[in-house]
Amino acid sequence: MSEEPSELLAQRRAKLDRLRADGIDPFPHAFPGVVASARVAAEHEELPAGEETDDHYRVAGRLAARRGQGKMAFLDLVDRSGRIQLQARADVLGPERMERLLSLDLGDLIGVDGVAIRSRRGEISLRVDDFTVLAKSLRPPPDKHHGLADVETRYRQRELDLIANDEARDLFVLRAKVVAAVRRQLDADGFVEVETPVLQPLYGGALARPFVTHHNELDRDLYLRIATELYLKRLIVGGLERVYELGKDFRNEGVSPKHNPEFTMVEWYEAYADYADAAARLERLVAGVAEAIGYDGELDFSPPWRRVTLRDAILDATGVDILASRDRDVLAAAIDAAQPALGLSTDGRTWPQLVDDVFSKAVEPTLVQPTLVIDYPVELSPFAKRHRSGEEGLVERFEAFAAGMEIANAFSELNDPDDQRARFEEQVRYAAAGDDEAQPFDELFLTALEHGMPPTGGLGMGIDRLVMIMSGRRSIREVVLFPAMRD
RNA sequence: GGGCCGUUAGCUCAAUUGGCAGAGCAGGGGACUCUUAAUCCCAAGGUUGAAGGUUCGAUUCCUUCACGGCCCA
Repeated sequence: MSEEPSELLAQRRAKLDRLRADGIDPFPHAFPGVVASARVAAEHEELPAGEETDDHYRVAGRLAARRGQGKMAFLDLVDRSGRIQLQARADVLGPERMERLLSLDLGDLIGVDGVAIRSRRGEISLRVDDFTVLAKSLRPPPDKHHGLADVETRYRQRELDLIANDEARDLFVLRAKVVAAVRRQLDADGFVEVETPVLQPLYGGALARPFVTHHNELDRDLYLRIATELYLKRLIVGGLERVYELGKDFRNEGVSPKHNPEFTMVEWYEAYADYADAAARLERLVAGVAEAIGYDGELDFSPPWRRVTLRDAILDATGVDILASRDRDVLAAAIDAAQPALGLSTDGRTWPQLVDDVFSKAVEPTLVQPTLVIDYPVELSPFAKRHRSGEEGLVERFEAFAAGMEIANAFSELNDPDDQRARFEEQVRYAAAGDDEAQPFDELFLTALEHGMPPTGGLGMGIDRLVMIMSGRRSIREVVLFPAMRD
């Protein structure tokens, strides 16, 4: 951003110098007593056009537009709550301060003392009695009317997006409300919020490739966590009974409209519960979030959500019965025969990968309304407990989908340490066969399980995707303030 | 990794078959006491993403690269 138009910059610099020459601090330290500009309108809904009041307000924000240059002018001030029109009158301010106010640049931050009026054309405004320069802007802001449209600039310089586009401000306020609503409900349900290591000697709890970093003093590599699962379950072993963590996970994979290498996840674990309890809690939680933010879109989050087994979902969509094809080659042949139109390449894919492929391609995009897909094959689920039905090779697990996207993943948590050891050993075999997303063997976690973990229901939910769904955005980059970009 | 599309003034966008690179807003000068994409007059603003190539002449055609978007794997 160094090659700016020197003329535009020089003019703003000149105005900065002029302020200083006139003894005005262009960067004062504070401006106490500011109220949200939206309050002015909210408190004068009944004020007739053309009327003035004696109601004084102090507001502050960024100068966004200016109309008129003579003895009366109108300016727009933008703060977080919205936009308010300022009326500047030479007979109120005097010629000198009038000239100074009108010579400010769009983008300058100012504070204003004024009284509420409604203009003759009917807009609630503040008549400026006094104003203060709060920070001089030395660069031109985006277009006052078109805003900032360039996607790349919006992501790389989010501050400009927030300055220019009020939808961007609204979106990230909405995101904060989503996060707060999640915390509020889990807190109310008796969960303890905890913080576990981001830097981990061994990563785990999901099937993904990690970022690796290095601790100089300890002279050892550490991994950025891909999930919080294993640490949280050790806290369940420790007797905290209901725990959750909401924070960033990191996965070393490609970026896409649905993937950012760092993303926000909430995971919770509840002792003496199972995956059905997790499902009920998820339904209530998401419905509560939707209510808290005033969601009024196409999706119906009210419980209970539709439930379908993974087997039936795939069977209905493709005619392939994955549980009748537990052999890798048999399943590959069934997929090739049943769905040439899918264009799936089955070469070199393992059985669990094939199941995942066919589901992702044929089923997932169709899951628009909130849906719980239940009862997964054990091969896909190294931390889920075997199904109580006794059905061979099934675990108690569900994934939640909405808007064609996975938003949550939950199990009846595996607490039999011997079974868990066998699952780790299976993952090691997958890794040896070339699966670089396989789960590494975690002896310390096994030791914790050997001390005894109560039956536990656990769930992880992607916060970014939840915000996408709640806001109707189709790209994760829209809901992450500073998404990952190439240099 | 592959395919397609895009990159022009600070911002939003034009530019005919390959023929002097334009407008609005913003910025500068001026007029204006109810405007709200204010209006009016004047002047200014460009390494057309980068590097090569074809051509008398390239924003336009070709090649490579960078960044972004969408789709696919």
